[in-house]
Amino acid sequence: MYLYYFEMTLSEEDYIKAIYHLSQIDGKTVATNAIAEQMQTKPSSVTDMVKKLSEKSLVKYKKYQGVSLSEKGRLVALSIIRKHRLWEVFLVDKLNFSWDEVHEVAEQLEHIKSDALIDKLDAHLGFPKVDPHGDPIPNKEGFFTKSVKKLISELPVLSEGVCVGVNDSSVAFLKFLDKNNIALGDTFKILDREEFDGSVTISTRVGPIRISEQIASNLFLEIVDEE
Amino acid sequence: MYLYYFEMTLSEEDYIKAIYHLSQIDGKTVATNAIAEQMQTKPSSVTDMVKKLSEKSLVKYKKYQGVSLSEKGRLVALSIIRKHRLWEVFLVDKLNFSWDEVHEVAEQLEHIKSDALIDKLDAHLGFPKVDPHGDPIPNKEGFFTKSVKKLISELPVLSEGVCVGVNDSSVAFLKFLDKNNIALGDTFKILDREEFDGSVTISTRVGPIRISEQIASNLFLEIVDEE
DNA sequence: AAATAAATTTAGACAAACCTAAAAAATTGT
DNA sequence: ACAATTTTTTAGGTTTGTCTAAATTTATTT
Repeated sequence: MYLYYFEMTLSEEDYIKAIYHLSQIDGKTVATNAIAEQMQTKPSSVTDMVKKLSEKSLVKYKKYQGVSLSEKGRLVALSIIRKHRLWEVFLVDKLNFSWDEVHEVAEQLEHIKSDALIDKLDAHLGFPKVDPHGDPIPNKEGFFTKSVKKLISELPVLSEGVCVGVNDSSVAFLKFLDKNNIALGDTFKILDREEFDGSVTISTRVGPIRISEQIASNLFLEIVDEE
Repeated sequence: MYLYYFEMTLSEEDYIKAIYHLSQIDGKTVATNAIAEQMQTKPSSVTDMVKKLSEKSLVKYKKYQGVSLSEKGRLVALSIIRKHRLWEVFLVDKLNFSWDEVHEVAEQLEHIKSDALIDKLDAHLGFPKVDPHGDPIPNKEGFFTKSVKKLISELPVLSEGVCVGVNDSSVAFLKFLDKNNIALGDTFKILDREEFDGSVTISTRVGPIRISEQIASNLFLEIVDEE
């Protein structure tokens, strides 16, 4: 991801990131109104900024036709996302934040400008491939392994993935997980599914265990498929 | 250091910090021109900002009479300095930056707003008392141990302190230090000084050694005196 | 104690990023 | 197809932090 050798304001970076995320939802161009909502601002402000980004060749824009990122803009977006997700790993792994507390702070840290910092942070964290929410971390060149986050109940037998989240964060559920040696970050393989009641056998650190359909539909696995 | 419950812009924080540092140099009020030079801006811009800070009760200001920080402003300054220095420790201790590379990045990181972040960073670093340059880190309440950085050649016998810097960073000198088991971060005590040639005996990890006046005048110790 | 020099402030402007209100283009419903 | 609705853009204004140039105050010299 070739570092962008031109100055970008905080606001410009936020717009680029918003446009990237919105264009992931459905591949088409992104609507002015959609950006305005995402950015908590007014459509007229979006038009102003989009013109500016267009002049810098970061987006492709034709009046009334919506916006999309240029290749340059896409790389900028991925570089910001890389920083955001690396900082999230840092906050969770090193500073003991829980994975649902880190977003806001990472939103600030992602704007820190220093390539050396990000390289060293990446190394310090052991070159992680996904953030604490299971989202993939682009590498320096902007490549990342596509991955999908799915409930165990939705996955076929023999799928394998890292446990990255829960649907139900009640104390009772979390206690159940703890008792059964299931923790975020563990790798599980789906060994068998009982068609009768939807219960599933998965491998864990302490050997295979059987979980009910109810449990399986509350646990997210992160499935990485190399591209 | 009670977190300031009012919004501060990046620029306001930079001015407060600049005024703090300048008022450390000589205790009087700080001149507009001095701030302008420090901030790389024009005196007229300083006047504007100082008026704004005065309205927020962060500085005491009378036209043509210079500025000084209010107690509130002093606490804001110390909170920024605390953040700056903690990040510097992080960069050196955890990310293996060398102590002369960290300032710029820390200038950015010091503006990240999250009390939880700083508390956890402080804990993660083991509650350091000084930064990699030997400058003291204020605690949450804005207290810090006053400390002075002095050359070994300037210190009386029986002084004790942490080695925090060198005057001469030539390869030859750094090799000499390495060979003699002297490293940044080590604690030394001055055991004796030879009046004849100014050579000094200091305690090291591997026992007492004798160093010449030339060496003694190139090594900074950080002397902490509790207040 | 003037005259000169230096420091500081005021006045008026500008760019960035936002706003409101009105106009223009695109989309939708019948 | 065309009227109504929605989306988007334009026009003009605001705030923050900066600037230049001119005016004012303070400091220094002689």
